[in-house]
Amino acid sequence: MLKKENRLTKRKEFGYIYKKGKNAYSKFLMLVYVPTKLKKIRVGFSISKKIGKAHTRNLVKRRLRAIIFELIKNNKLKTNNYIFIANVGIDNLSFEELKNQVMYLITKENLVNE
RNA sequence: UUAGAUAUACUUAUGGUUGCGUAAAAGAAAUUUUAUGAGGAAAGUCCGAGCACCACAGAGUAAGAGUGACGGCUAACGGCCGCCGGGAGCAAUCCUAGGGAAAGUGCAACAGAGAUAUACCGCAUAAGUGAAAACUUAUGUAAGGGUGGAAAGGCACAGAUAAGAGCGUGCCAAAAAUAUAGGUAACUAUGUUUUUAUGUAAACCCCACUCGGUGCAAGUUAAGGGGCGUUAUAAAACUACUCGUAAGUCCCAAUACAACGCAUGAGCAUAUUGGUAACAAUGUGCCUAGAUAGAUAACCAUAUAACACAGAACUCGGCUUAUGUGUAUCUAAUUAA
RNA sequence: GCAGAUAUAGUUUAAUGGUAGAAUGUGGGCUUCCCAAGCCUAAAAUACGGGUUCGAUUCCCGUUAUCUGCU
Repeated sequence: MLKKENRLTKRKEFGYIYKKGKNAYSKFLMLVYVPTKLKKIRVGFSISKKIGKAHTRNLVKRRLRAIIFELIKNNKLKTNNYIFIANVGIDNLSFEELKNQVMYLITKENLVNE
């Protein structure tokens, strides 16, 4: 799982990234990212009430975090600020399908460390 | 066996790899170690409390809102337990906002002669017209007809009568009063007397009882402190000192998207006693989430029904709704012995 | 988290407890050489589940969905 220093917490930071960031889309996910001066990767997740009740939203968030954690651990992500935004229908995906969605977005934008 | 009713229990455990929140300890620090970490509904926010602020000397009335058989339980309740009445079901059992319609007002479509009193057809008498059949008018009549959710208690009988009717008699039903018996009480059973009054109060209303308002996004803590010494200046004043304001500079403490509120409580577990029960009393033991883009995960193995519904956000007591599996007891029907 | 409002044809909206009404859209027909406009006509709804009442869109209770406000 992600530690606190790898998470985006403040509302200002989210607003900054939404304004300045580049966007990438897949069917169930949207990625916004922006380069940082810090040497840490920081990630935020936005999952709205449209997706489901509290329980399902938590489940989606946890799975996304687990995926991102593995990537960070293996040093595969470039150091940027990321926000992942979930679309309707994401609650029906399994863990593997979610992982494919994330990898598709990252490879599309050339954010993978060689 | 099938269909149904009620009550109740659990709703994960162990191990491996990689990880998260909180607390404590160690360390100069990075960090490490240990402990601990969502529910039966955490949900809906429908009731009731604590707690905080606002209003108020204190209390009451009006308005408004809610509740409504009786007895008990509870901190309190619109909740729970017991019991009574009413309703549903073959039954087990379940449901029940269950005071007042004889204080007043409103409403009751369509149908029907007539809707809270009524004479359309019918029955009878009298008068008139007519050769007669019959018709018209007046009076009496609720037995018969059809309508409706409801037609003024119901059924039977004979008599009285011009024709008829609770007008009378017998049986039955309901309401009120009263007596006896049972029950703490609501009420029940039986007898006597009187009465037969449409329904609707989840329409207005009357009676009794309860309620000040807002919700932790409540609310509390502040927008600096100190030193240096230079310059300028409103006002005042004869002038000066002093004080204040603005600018400069240094140090400290912060920076609200923060901290507190915020986790020992009408607490949990267990045993005994009292009570039909809800529940209460006493003894013993325990301390058990506290986040703020918001912690329980990812991948596996074994057992298992645990693969369902579903994530604490100030805290409790209920109610309602969603949902997986098991157990016990009871009822009805069918089949077999 | 707390507080509040609403739900009626595909869409926008009416209806005092008594046969759910309009507009617009949709389908069919007429008109036209064809289309549009116009005329005629048909289908189509009280969010869901209970209760009160002779009778409920309306009154009461619960559920669901949508919307709004409060750092």
